Amino acid sequence: MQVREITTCCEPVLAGALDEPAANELASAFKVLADPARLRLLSLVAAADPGEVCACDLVAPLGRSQPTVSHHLAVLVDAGLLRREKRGKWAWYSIVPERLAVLRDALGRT
Amino acid sequence: MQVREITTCCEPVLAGALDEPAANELASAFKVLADPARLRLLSLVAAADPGEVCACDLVAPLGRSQPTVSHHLAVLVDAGLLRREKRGKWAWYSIVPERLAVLRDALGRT
DNA sequence: TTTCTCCATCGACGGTCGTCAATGTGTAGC
DNA sequence: GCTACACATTGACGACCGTCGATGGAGAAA
Repeated sequence: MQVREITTCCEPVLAGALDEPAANELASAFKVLADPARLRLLSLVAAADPGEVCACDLVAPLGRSQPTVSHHLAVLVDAGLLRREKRGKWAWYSIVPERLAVLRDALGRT
Repeated sequence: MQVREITTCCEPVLAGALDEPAANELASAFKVLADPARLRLLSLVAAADPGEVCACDLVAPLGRSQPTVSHHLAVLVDAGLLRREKRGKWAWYSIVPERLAVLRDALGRT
């Protein structure tokens, strides 16, 4: 997977017919959201007190193994939805709200 | 799959931690959008002249076999994103914009 | 250096999904 | 009746993905 430029991604679904490349890109973006574990991770990070969470505080609430949580966090970071900052031996994650906004706009303006 | 009630579905991702049932439901909804063929079908129906399209006009633009197109249309109808009306031997599809709006709101209000 | 902790990566397994050819169902017209 | 057409359904194959245990690597403290 590649980290994509936020500004270039994702024409609205309802405005004109999507060509194949645009559809592939949008589908890849939604695929990241099409998993319960990743959605819960997103909401956990978003609900964090100072806007960031240590990965060590995400394994237990998710009820999955540590490698699985690490895998999903990597997918979210790669998709541009989360930002990772390593401090010492801990990894801290924070939300990238602009990226979610792009996907929201792709579902129509209204 | 089940057709779900539009009004009940999908709390915002960014507002508080999602519990497992809510995350499963939201993920199922996004999974429908996580496919290029379905996104292109959505955009083709949305861009239709009188607001509806005959299925016979969707096979060629998609470049997939007729059973595959029929399958994806069924998934979209089942998810509540499209409405199907059968007239004679033709099936006409139209957009259900409220359903897309629900998913958009799940990504945050702004 | 050694040990412990936190996290990422690897390899493998099982399930899910997109795709197609073949077939089934239903309608229209002859 | 029969034929032709539009669409749905079935069954099967291949690929992708979520999950785990095991392992690796980097940092902190002794």
